[in-house]
Amino acid sequence: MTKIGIRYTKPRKLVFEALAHYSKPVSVAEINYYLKNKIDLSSIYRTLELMKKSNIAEETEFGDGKKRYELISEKGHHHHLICENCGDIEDIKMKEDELLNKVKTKSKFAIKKHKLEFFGLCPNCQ
Amino acid sequence: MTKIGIRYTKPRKLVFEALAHYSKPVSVAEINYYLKNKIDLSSIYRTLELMKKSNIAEETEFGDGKKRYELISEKGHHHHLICENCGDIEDIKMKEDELLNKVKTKSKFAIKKHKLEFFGLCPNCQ
DNA sequence: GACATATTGCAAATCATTTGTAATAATAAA
DNA sequence: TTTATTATTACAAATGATTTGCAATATGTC
Repeated sequence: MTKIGIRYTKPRKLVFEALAHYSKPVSVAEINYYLKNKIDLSSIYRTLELMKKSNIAEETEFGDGKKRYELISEKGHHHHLICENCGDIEDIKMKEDELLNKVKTKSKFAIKKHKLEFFGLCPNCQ
Repeated sequence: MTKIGIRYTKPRKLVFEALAHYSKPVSVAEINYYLKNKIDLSSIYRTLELMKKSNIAEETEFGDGKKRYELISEKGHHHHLICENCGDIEDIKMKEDELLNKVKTKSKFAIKKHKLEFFGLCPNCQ
């Protein structure tokens, strides 16, 4: 009897490498560009789906119709500041216990996660 | 010489009516369902684009690949709590001066807007 | 190395959204 | 009210992101 788990394959190595290289939320197109078509787009999508489910990567959307992914790294939980002009991204860390507690008090939802993004112009684009 | 501005047309009346009816962020598909194909999808898209630019409607994304729109009504600025199971949406209002001020202090970005969404399970789905 | 099966690449399908264009409808001017 | 002007529509087709089916391939186990 043969039982096998999740395999460490070329696409998985490469997608991880790409995410590590950028260390910010990137689109599938960006990953593909970085990997120069070494693997198929569908493999990138499938790998990201897997990484999401395994809590290796996190998915975000900034409102331009493409999902972005970044490694859940030593950075820990954080939010983003996105430049509406050049797309530059800055990380933001903040203490948000109060924020969460307020919402938990006001609502009867069982909160699992939250997303907070700021949009504006970076120093260069102002 | 003839100069005309923005016209008050059937699609615009209907899309406004649909948004008012739901009074929560809805997808284009939902608007179209409500309007029973009385107007073309492309008109819905174009109307929403216009309403967005005119600050009549606001666009949000909850991460499922479709944009959602809601009227910028007397509700004022608020955030959302989304049930990951049934999709139910609850509004949240909160004082966020502190939140914003902290970010503005830490960063050199000129912040224009922000989005904050909470995800979890509503009372019925827990 | 051989087997069992997880995973890939490829092609095609799907879904949301955008766009070009001729026909239509809304409004200003006559 | 009628006409002239042009913003806007419906329709069809295009685009872009993502998903899916499947035969071929690669990985890990024995």
